[in-house]
Amino acid sequence: MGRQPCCDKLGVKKGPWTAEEDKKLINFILTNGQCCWRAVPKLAGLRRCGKSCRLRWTNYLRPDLKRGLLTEAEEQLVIDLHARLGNRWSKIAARLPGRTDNEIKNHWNTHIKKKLLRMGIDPVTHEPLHKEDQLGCSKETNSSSSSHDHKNNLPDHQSTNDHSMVANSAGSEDMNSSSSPPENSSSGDESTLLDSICNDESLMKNLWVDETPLIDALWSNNGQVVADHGGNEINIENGMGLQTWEDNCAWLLDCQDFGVHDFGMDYCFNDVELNGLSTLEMGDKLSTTIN
DNA sequence: AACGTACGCAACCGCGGTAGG
DNA sequence: ACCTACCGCGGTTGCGTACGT
Repeated sequence: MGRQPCCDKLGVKKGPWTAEEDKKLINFILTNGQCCWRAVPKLAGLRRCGKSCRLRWTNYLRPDLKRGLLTEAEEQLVIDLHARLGNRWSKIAARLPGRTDNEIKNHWNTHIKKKLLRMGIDPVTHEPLHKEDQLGCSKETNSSSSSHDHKNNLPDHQSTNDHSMVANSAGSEDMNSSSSPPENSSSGDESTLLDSICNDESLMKNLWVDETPLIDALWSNNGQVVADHGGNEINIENGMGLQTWEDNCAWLLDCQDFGVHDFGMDYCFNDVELNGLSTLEMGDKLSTTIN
């Protein structure tokens, strides 16, 4: 009954990926596209489980990924989206082209959280910390704390100079929920929050109509869109003027350290390098190559 | 220079929803 | 209808490295 197990846990390698493994996985995906992750390890000659392969590809190897720190604009967008969506990292990531949920989650936990705390803003509720203190209902601000508790022990009273309310300035004042995120709210009034959010037509439209126009609108200005193997759209350049393919190509050049030309990526990217990394040309090139 | 601590990030774990058999 | 694997997601862990003493 049921399906075959995805992998026989025995003999499955764990831990950091080697360049050789990356090479195999990239080669396989570029050749065959993303299909059945269960079959990928076997077909690609990897001693990994499909889950691990998917993770490695989506979080690290995908050519449409941006590398490096989030820009100010991206960070602001993350804060705004987190105020609306809570810890729905995949939803947030869907609105930041070239960023993964894991990357955003990590950046949130290591940078943005602290930044907000320093500004006197509760990263969970996106409300001023002192407000909660006054109400005597101060929640554990680290309620969603990671295992690295020592990382989150910034003093709550720190720096109240900037009370510009990042989240609110990013447009959450049109939420009659007082910008409490729907997730991770330990106050127990989640249903009320949800109701208020659901009653906000414009917000709901923004949030749930496909992959909302929040970013799409930004992209649509200059955005070049091509299709990936699965027919999904990849944005070559977004409207925020953020780097994309130039950086990716730089990164991909680094791949040559382990022989990118050996496993077939050159057919995909070399022309672009030679053509001065024109993003428009890259879009054309990719769309034809991939299709 | 050596050591201890803090930090950042890649990867793993476990759960819930979905779908194949 | 039920069982079980697959998939995707959010939470957590652990390693490598930067930084401070």
